[in-house]
Amino acid sequence: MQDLVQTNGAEGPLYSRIHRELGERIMRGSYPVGALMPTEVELAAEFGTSRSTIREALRSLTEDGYVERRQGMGTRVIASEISAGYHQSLNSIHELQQIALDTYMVILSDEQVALDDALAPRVGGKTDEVWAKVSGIRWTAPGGRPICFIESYVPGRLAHVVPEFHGLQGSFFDLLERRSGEAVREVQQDIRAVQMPVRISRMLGLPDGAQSLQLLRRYITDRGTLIASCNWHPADQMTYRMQIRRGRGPQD
Amino acid sequence: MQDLVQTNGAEGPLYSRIHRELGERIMRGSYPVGALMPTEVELAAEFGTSRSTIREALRSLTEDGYVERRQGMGTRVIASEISAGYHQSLNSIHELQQIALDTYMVILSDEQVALDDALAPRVGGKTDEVWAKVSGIRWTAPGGRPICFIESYVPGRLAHVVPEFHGLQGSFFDLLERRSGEAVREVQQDIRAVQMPVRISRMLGLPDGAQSLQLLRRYITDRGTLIASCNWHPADQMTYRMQIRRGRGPQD
DNA sequence: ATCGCCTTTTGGTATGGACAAGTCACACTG
DNA sequence: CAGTGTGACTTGTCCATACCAAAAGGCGAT
Repeated sequence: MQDLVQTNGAEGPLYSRIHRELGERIMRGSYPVGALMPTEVELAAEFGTSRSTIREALRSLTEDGYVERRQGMGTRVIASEISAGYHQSLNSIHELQQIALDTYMVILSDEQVALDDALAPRVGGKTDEVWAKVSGIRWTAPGGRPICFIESYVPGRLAHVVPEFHGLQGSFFDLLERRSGEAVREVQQDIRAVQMPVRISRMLGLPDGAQSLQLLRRYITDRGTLIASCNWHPADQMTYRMQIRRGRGPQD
Repeated sequence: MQDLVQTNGAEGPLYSRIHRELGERIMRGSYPVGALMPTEVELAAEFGTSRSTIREALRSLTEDGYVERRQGMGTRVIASEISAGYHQSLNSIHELQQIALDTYMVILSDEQVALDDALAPRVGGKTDEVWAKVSGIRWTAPGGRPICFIESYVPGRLAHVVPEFHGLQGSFFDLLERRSGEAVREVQQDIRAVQMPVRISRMLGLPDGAQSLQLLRRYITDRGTLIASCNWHPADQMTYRMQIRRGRGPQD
């Protein structure tokens, strides 16, 4: 497979170059969605390599979500574009922005805090670093129903943007992305069932000890956390619904 | 290495048993967080196996988030309490299968029920239809810790497959997919914080009124629901973790 | 037609060896 | 002291081979 070395980037290990080549064939449609790929032995023969190397390449394709493998059956192509991996749940980062646009946030406080040992790993910082902390309540509309209580943490390098949060229409992370020039690579979200802290349940007009569904989101760029946001939703008013799709091709 | 075979579950491939054993050492603190694990060669010697097999086990530990590996440096322990039940990460259908493979399910009951008005929409059926209802508890391992209580509902057209659930290694939906020939198009998941029903909290050995994180999943094919599964996790033992990524191709 | 058995195909697991490529500690050199 | 190699060590990549286990397909008996 000298051709492979020439046409594709010659960089990287062999299994990685084969991984790229196979990924391109899938994207081009040479291996259509729904069809079986050549077997490991056939691919090993084609690329003039060992089965182990082919398996390593196929493993990468599996992790990408391109193919699905089953013993005795073969390797089936299940998606031809990786954007299908972007899909699940809140359907992409875009939907997060939409929630912010459709609702209304009132900021209650805005201060500087030093991270303690408990907070640091949750927001993605180090102990004793100073971050900006913004608290508030999100409403369905001005004068409407409260949706959740929010505490957001912004790292020191971006604290200068925080004053602009007041009166902002739209999402904080969107503003931070534009002001900082850092692009959000991924959002990590933790969902837990926790008792609502008393100070929060009172602010939302709920009884002490009310249960809540807590969402902790970290927006991550190449430079680390852009913003971490912790939302407490009253348990009886919140169901988090998400979908995981299996990529099927263009007709989806 | 006969000890491993005896003390741990003797089931599964060798690398998988070694994976479990090393995971337990990390949880017990035999390999403290921050320290380097023994090298691949040392482990291979200890377990009397080849380096490839050790590498496969270490790869699983990496995917679990227990360790971090770097060429030339070694394998470092970075977490000690991420067991399969505590953090669930769910970015693809494939990961759902993996959770089922890494854990262990005990079926407690198996009956036919008619759907009432409350249940029908939750499982994706119609009122008064007869479905099979399978209840059970998922464990980290035989004799390990309980992870969650499960109630699964299977539509009548697939009830004949239910007897095969007993003693099954792997996920129910995987089996149903194969037996029925219907492909899961998407999984819909609802996440809520609810009080655990008393009958369930008692079976898990928790006090009455314990809080839980409830996951309701529906596996949907072209012919409707393949299986609906409702999982109650003890609130203090469960964080649901997920990531929303910006897509990337195989070119990395 | 349906069931059960056998064979073939295919991915999964395991071995053992070889060399490449990072990382680190340490001695050496300017 | 600062920088530079050098060698030992560790994970990464790649190979050839062997056998196992699941799935599919063919075939014959019922």
